[in-house]
Amino acid sequence: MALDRTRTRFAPSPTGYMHVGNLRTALYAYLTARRKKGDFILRIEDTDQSRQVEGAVEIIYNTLKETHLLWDEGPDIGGPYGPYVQSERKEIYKKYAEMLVEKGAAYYCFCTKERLEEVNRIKQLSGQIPGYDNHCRNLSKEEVEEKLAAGVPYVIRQKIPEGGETYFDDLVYGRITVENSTLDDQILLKADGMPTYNFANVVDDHLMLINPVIRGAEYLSSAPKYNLLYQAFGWEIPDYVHCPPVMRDAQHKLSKRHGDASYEDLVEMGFLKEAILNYIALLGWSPKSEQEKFTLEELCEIFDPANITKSPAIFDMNKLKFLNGEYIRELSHEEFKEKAMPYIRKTVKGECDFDLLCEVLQKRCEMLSDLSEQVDFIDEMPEYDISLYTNKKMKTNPENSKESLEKILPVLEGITDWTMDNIHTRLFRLIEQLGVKNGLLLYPLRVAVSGKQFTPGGGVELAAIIGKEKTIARVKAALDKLA
RNA sequence: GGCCCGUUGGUCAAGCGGUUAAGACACCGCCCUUUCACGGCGGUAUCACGAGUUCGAUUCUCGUACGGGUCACCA
Repeated sequence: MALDRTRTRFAPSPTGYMHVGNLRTALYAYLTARRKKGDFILRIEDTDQSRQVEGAVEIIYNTLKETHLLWDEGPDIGGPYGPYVQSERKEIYKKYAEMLVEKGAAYYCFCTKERLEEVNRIKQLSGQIPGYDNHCRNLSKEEVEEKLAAGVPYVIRQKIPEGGETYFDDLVYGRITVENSTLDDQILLKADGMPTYNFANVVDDHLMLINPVIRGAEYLSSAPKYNLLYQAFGWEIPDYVHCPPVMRDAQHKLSKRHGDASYEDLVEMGFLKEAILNYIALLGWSPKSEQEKFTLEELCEIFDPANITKSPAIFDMNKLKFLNGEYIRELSHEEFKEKAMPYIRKTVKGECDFDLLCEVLQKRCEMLSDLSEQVDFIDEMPEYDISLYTNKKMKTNPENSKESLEKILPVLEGITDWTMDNIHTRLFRLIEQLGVKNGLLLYPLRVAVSGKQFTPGGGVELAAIIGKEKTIARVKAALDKLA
């Protein structure tokens, strides 16, 4: 069975939400397969029954579907190498573990957890490094038979060669060699009959013809043990691609437990899925060109796992925001309005010209969740200080602002067809008549109708958005305030 | 602590023995402008340290420092 076809898999453990790091690993695996017109497989690694989380598998399905990382084989759609849920493959692992025992590359171990803990306790006390003491490694065949017959609980452990060294080749890290003496006789099959991750992975990746094997760098140190397993079985060793971690800062990995945003959180904050995916593709990988903005399809064309970096990448919210802004500006007016309205509606309960509002908002929006605050002046005028009328660049102050507003008011009252064009025309006619700078007249209007220093549009736009009645009322209120 | 891995500006990064050490985000300045933003132009800022190899090291080797990973009947 030659591993000549590119078949990658994403093999998450259903323990909850989707980390950004996990999603990136899935993305890289997906892209690697697509680039080579290969297969992308979804496999659920649920061998730890105590860690199952309700609904976790659905989160995995939904996230991958939302981001269009669609799989060719998986638990829900089947495939020629199923089942794709490890708990349903229990018997397979048992068979292979026993095969390894027969080959002399593994052995039954009857040590109790209590004994193991005791051994480690003593080792630590005497300053030794913890690890199994190989107690059952050389049990005689008779002893083993006897205990098995007596129904003594057992695990099956990998028998690491006594001397020598083992190496493996990784596409991003190169060749890594370790002394066999530093390797532990790790457990392959647990007492409950389930395999450990380390064993199930090797068996499944082989049986499902996975190549290359793409996973997080945290598995780098166990990779030599996997190779020993492949060798013991006489199986072809796959190519490895280990991905560096995604960090919160120089010291810490990104983790939900420490309050870092998960994929769902980012979506909730108003980041577009395309922007999130585009951004994480760039965390730890870079294309040969200077292009930074990519569609999934484009990534499928050019992604090369050989260009993955070795060093960890710190997640940069600034850059994500920037990219998100780029994607938001590309949206059609309808698409933007649909996405923006839920956020706008958090603070604007009443009515206004939402189409115009969205038009001005789209140009200056980086995160949809910022929208709520940006439009919070629409329903009710916020409290503000008249010092807001002082603007050096506009050459305004409370006194001349009052004069401006006094001149603006009758003009606004005279507009019967309240459209942005009409407001614009009439106000600029006034500006021309008075022979003043735009800002001298328009800046006070902006403050008078918004009460804010920064707004999603100028005075004309804001007046058009909130409507004639509110505008007039607010200008009058401003005049009172300035009196 | 043992073993493994990593280290180019604040961040993501290109570079693969000879470069004015790309580009992007952020930041700063200017322009545009009825605010902010967008857009345009420009700017500040990087090879962790020490040896060695070499005519020449960001690039190769070895140390040191710092950081991470891993040493579970978790994945």
